[in-house]
Amino acid sequence: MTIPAEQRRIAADEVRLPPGLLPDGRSGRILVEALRLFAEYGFHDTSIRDLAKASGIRSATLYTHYPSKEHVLAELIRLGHEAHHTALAAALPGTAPGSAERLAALVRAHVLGCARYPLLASIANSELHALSPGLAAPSLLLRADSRQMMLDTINLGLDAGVFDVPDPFLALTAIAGMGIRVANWYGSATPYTPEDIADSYAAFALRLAGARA
Amino acid sequence: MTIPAEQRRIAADEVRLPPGLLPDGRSGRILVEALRLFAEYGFHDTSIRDLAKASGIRSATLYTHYPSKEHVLAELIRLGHEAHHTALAAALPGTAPGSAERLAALVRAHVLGCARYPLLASIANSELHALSPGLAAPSLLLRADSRQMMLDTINLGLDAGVFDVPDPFLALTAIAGMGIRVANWYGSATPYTPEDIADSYAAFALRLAGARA
DNA sequence: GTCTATACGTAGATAGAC
DNA sequence: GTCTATCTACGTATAGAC
Repeated sequence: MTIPAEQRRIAADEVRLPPGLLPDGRSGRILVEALRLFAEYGFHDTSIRDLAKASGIRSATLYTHYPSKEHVLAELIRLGHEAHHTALAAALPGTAPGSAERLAALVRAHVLGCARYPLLASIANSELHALSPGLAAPSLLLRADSRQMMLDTINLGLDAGVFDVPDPFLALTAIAGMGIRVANWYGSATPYTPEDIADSYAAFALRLAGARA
Repeated sequence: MTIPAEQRRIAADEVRLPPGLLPDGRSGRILVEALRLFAEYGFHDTSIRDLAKASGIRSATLYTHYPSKEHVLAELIRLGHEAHHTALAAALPGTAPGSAERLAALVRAHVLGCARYPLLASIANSELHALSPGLAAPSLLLRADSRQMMLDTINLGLDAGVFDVPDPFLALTAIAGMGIRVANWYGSATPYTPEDIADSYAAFALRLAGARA
């Protein structure tokens, strides 16, 4: 039932969510419990009955709130992508396109989200394959746009001469990838705040991109 | 049945494995098919019947080769961790402890494995939670040792003054994390060879660690 | 080693009363 | 909205013949 710490997909042990992201009442409660169970055991190893029990209802009642188990997952993944995209977009104002400051702000927002809301980030990044194409589509659009924001920032910085990398796409994958993994290892046992990690990783990203010192 | 490209957990579309890693005959064939199915759909969404059909046998026959579906996964994950650990250990000779060359060699080995054998790397890193503790134990030992190799390298490099980072653990998570993600995005559609990526990421790691230029 | 046949539990989802 | 009861399909695994 309980997975040993070293084998868990995520180290975090509390469900945290962006304020106001979820609906009130039972529908919201179901999403919270689904987030916890899907992140820990995976979508396919969590049954409707598991989810209902954790939510304090019977399995049949779940269907008055969501048409299927897949729709519950889809809603969580969509909300996760939206929160992520919103955070990145909010990081742009106040920074010049293609500046080192803009890249630092984007990385900080990316990593902060992964550290503050690791369950949400983990599900959004690891369970998308379980959705039918129609339910995955909104998240894919947001994901493509978030990615483009970061790639544009790297490319414009290269044009402006503030960065120095042989291949901008590889820099993107490295910077984005190290941030995504934070959702897996960050937990209450670590001595860092999410802000600590976001700042450190932003500095790493600037070094990696060869930003002028 | 088939997952759209943008939703797949891994971009690779061919099963590649270190030469000689798997047994010959039917037992090996089962592992190859399990690798493909588990990596694509996940352990819990692949049934014994799916696996048997892909292997060219009936589901009952599978039990003459492995005692359970979980044992098939355990074997794959163990082999993956062994291949990874062996590759890291083989990178050490010829480099001085704590040197920038050693970190570069370790990162190159790490990333090369993730790019050459993405299915194996992906499963080893994302399905460990599905194993009972007894079956996961051998892999956990190898994982801890691999991690320590990299952490020692960073710490000794700091002592020697060849690196410059405020927090070695955060550098470790960033360097290891960006490499692990390569298994997810690298595929035949990208214009890079695994060696290209390994070299680029090794350079990124040195920059990130503040290696003297 | 491989098969056919099957046991037995649990999965997702629905019917209809309250 | 929530329940009890239930449908039907599929899950892992086993029995026993060849």
